[in-house]
Amino acid sequence: MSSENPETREKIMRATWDLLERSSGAGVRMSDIAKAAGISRQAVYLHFPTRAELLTCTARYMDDVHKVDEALKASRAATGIERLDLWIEAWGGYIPQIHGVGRALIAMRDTDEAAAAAWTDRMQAVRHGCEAAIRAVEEAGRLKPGLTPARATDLLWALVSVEMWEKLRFECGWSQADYITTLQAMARDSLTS
Amino acid sequence: MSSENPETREKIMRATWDLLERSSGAGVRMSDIAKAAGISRQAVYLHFPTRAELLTCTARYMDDVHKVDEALKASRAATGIERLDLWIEAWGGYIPQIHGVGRALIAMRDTDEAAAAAWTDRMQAVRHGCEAAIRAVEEAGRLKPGLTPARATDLLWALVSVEMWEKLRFECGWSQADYITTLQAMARDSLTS
DNA sequence: CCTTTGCTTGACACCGTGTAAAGTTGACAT
DNA sequence: ATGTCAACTTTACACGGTGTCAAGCAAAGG
Repeated sequence: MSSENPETREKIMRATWDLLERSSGAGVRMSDIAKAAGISRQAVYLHFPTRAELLTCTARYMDDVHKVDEALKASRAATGIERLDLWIEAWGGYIPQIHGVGRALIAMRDTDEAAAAAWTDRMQAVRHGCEAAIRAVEEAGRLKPGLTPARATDLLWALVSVEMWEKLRFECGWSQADYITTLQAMARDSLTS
Repeated sequence: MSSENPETREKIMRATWDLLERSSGAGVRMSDIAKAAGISRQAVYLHFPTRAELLTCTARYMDDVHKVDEALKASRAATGIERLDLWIEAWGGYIPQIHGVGRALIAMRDTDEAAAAAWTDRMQAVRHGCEAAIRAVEEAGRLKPGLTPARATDLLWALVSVEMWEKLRFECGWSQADYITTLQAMARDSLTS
């Protein structure tokens, strides 16, 4: 497994990315990915032992390509309520990009232990972002009375979840811009004073 | 198909309900349900042509048993912000009961058209409840400035979604009581003035 | 006693994931 | 030119879950 062509590996992840994006994460089989990558189905298994592994590697690959760390840097520099706004804007702006892969991982959670772990792990990272944003609000003395930082973090985290984004974006038909501004307002109203 | 024993039919739905509740909606197969109902797997198919059909019938059956209409009556009688509170309490209190079946239907959405339609339909009913609650707030002149009724309905609907409940209840470890009171507060803060 | 009803039994098709093994192709080494 | 190795292909198959099909069987009711 340590001797495959890295270019092929990347081709596979590109194809996975592509297909999942187009299909919003549903109905993409290993054979579809193989076909899109221009290789045999088995070759995919030479590079990725399972579907879950392929999805998580693709997710990491996307993080690299998108340079997530840099994208989130702006929010980290801010303080107080502004930091909350910027965090929602940054993460909320990233959701559409990872949505396909995320959806696929979410769908696998019930049946696949590894997929569940991978997604939980990623969402834990998002939670840390929420935690930091809430801390900034608290340090500015603007955390809503009656809310503990932990509880506020929970709420913010649930608010900016992929599931919520899907609902508002697709089922309610909101634009991405609407999503961002409305969620910012909601977070401000319900988490800060 | 019109000639089966209605008692068996009910036994199947009871078993489905039971298993889905216990497993939180994941990993329940047709054969498990049959075994739990004390009949053969094929007999299940004599009563319900597909898994999706079984799930939706079970959901309806649960509504009947729980007398949902009556449970939601209290909220319908109220006005203004109180109605919003009561609606969240009523629906939020019902989520735990239908959670298992809901989760199973949600999981099938990606692959099964019928399951998707059934769940969408049920959620549409919830949406009407949200719409009515928002209208009550608006009629009391307490709808948050800058928010249209439609947008407020979208937000409330997303807020009281099963997915949100799952996240807060299980992933964040909230109690049911915490869920209700915190969501009421959040709705009040972000949707009303 | 014979039919109908409601269920059982057992076999099988289909689909998607994952495994296994033998075959092909091209690069590079001697 | 020959041999070897790495990367990939081809073919076949196991497995689990849903759904189908057909034959059988037991009990109730004319």
